[in-house]
Amino acid sequence: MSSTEPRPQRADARRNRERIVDAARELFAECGHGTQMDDVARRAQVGVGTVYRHFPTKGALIGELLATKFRHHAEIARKWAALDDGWEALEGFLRETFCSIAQDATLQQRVSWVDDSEVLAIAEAERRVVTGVLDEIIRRAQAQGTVRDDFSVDDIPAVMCAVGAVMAAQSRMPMHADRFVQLILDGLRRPA
Amino acid sequence: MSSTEPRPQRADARRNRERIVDAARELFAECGHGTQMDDVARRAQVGVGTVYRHFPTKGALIGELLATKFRHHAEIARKWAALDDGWEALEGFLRETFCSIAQDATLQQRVSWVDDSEVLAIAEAERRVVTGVLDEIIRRAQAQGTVRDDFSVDDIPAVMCAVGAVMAAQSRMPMHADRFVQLILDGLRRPA
Amino acid sequence: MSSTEPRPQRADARRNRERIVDAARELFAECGHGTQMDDVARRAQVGVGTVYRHFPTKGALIGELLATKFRHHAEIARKWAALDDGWEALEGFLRETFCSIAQDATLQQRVSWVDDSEVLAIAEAERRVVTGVLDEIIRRAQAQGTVRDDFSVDDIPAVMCAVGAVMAAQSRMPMHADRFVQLILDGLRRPA
Amino acid sequence: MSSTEPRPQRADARRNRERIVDAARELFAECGHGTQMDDVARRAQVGVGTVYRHFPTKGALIGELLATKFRHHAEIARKWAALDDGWEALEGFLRETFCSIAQDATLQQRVSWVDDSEVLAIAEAERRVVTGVLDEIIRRAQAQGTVRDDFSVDDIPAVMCAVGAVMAAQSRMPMHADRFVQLILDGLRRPA
DNA sequence: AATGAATGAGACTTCATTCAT
DNA sequence: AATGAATGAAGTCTCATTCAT
Repeated sequence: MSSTEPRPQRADARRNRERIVDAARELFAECGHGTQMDDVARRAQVGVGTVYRHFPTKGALIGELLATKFRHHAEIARKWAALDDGWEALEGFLRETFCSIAQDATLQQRVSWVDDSEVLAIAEAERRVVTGVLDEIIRRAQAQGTVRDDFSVDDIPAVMCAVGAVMAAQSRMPMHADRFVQLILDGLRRPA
Repeated sequence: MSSTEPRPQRADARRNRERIVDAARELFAECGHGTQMDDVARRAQVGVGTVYRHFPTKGALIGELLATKFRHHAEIARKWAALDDGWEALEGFLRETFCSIAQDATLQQRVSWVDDSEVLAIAEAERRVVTGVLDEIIRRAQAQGTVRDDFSVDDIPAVMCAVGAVMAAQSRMPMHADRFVQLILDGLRRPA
Repeated sequence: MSSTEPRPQRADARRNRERIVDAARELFAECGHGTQMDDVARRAQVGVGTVYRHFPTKGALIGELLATKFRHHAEIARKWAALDDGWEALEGFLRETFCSIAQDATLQQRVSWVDDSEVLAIAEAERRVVTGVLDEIIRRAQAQGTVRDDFSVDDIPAVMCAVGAVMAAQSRMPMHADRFVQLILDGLRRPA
Repeated sequence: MSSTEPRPQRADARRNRERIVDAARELFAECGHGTQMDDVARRAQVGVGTVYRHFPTKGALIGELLATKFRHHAEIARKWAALDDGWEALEGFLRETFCSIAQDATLQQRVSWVDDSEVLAIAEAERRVVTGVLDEIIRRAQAQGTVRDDFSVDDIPAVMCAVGAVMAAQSRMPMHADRFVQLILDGLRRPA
């Protein structure tokens, strides 16, 4: 009753929430855009109602997935930002990030959907965090003369988006994601 | 097998078919993956049945859209292939192609869908044509020393796919497609 | 222009009509209730429009099929009616008729459909002809003491209907149409 | 596999299921093969989704209807099997069964449809139960010399099928189902 | 008279979301 | 707070029938 404990039994609820998010991520990776709320609930061993208690909407759930992803990317960015060499920081961040994207590329695709303002809005805040850290890295690298000048953080989403799309299609087309990544990285370098 | 004209088809039937394809392309550009068969029919001022007479399946319609796109790209490729300079040919092709993709990027995204083997299969033949012409261009440019050696036609779908994703997201995120295109192009160049 | 020739080019039309009826019969035998008007037209090597010129309705076409069948049965009946022995006439008629039913049992099933008054109405006239001939046969057989007295022509449709159903199901269930026929025949006999 | 109760199911869920089955049976009796899922839902005062929650397919619903019917027939068979006199048991079973068929003959017709393997497969298990009990009855009656020797359980489906067709057509044609039943029964008797 | 393209009501089925238990 | 049954709008596709050529 008192405000000392904001919510009783929060442990259960929190664990459920995590299971839901995990289940959703797995399913999106496996089934792509075909993932349904019932599937998520089943995989999380939870009723659909519970899913909706935590996320009022399918979009909200996907948004959370994206947000989680961005939080992860922010961690990665902070880790690499510790390096003095701006280029190494950027390359390190991108390579690691790309690996992470490869695991659930379908999700990343969502970023380029036409009717998904809801999803994007939810994850917007966390996206900004990544952006913030990267901005510093990129500027530093440019100051060090290793990254081309006509590049900016604002282009990062495009790069992510592009890599996500390529990763998602990887199973379907005879292409080599690694080479594509290298191509992007080489493109980023300041021409000698 | 022997007739020069596959199907004589009535004049108005052919016109209807074109209207359907046009309507579908427009709607895909406007509504993205939310486009429905009824909408296509309405926009084409035709009954749904007519749409289904021409395309037995939604996938078949989308496949035709892709095929048309690829045919267009093949034309573009052939045009630029006339240039002696391999790099100019490649850059010309890519820039023009990217503009074309920008008009209906959602379609291009379809290429990276998980459960769309039908669509892809339909457009496969036309895709191969583009590939054929480009293969020659790329090899020539490599012989001339202007394109990096670890690049091949097999990477083209990835590039298209990437650009498509970026274009589709353009309206939604503060990114600069032009700069992204430049980045890709610079990445393709043989390092000095 | 003169009335000497009621309809010019009737030969073509009549041949078409026959082809349509034949095609319809074949398809009903092969595809059962799944038979569609377009299929009939294709098999008859005719446009759907032509089918509809001859039969204003699908029901009308099926009705004609039934009518044809009944005309055939009437012939059979007349042939056997020539025998003096009523029982032999009845048995002969039934056995031959049953064989004929076996060829397109699905059609016969139509007789027991709920919403098919149209079809039945069309074939009613020809059905009456069969009935007429059979009535005489049955009465004669009863007078000769070989057919049970509580049987009448009015029961013939039931018998046909029953045999039709059994024939139609034959492919689907482990049953023995022959034995069923024998059972019916034995049931018809006047008990000693 | 080990639980005695397959699914505890909420009380109202089970009630809904029953209402759906009842509604379906009624509608099949009234509208025959024209019965649609939406109608069933409306009659059961339930959303279509609920119908599909209980029966994944229209075929599954019809299959259940058949299965229910067969379960009923099995009960009837067991009841009459208690009689010592094989013939009385058989006749009793058939007469009662025929009455039951009369109530929803359209359903019985389904047994002779060409493209309905799904429906049949679902009800197959329950059909076998009926068959088992009847086999015993028929053999007993044959041992007692009251049923013709060239008859076996394998012929029962044919008999059912035949009677079903006749019942379904009853309203439509001037025939006398009772007399037809008698005819069948007399046909079954061993000739003196 | 023939053709076959066009039509569109209507069939089955799905799935995000709500709500009684 | 959790459950999962219920909901029903919406989506894809079919097919008897009409109508322009």
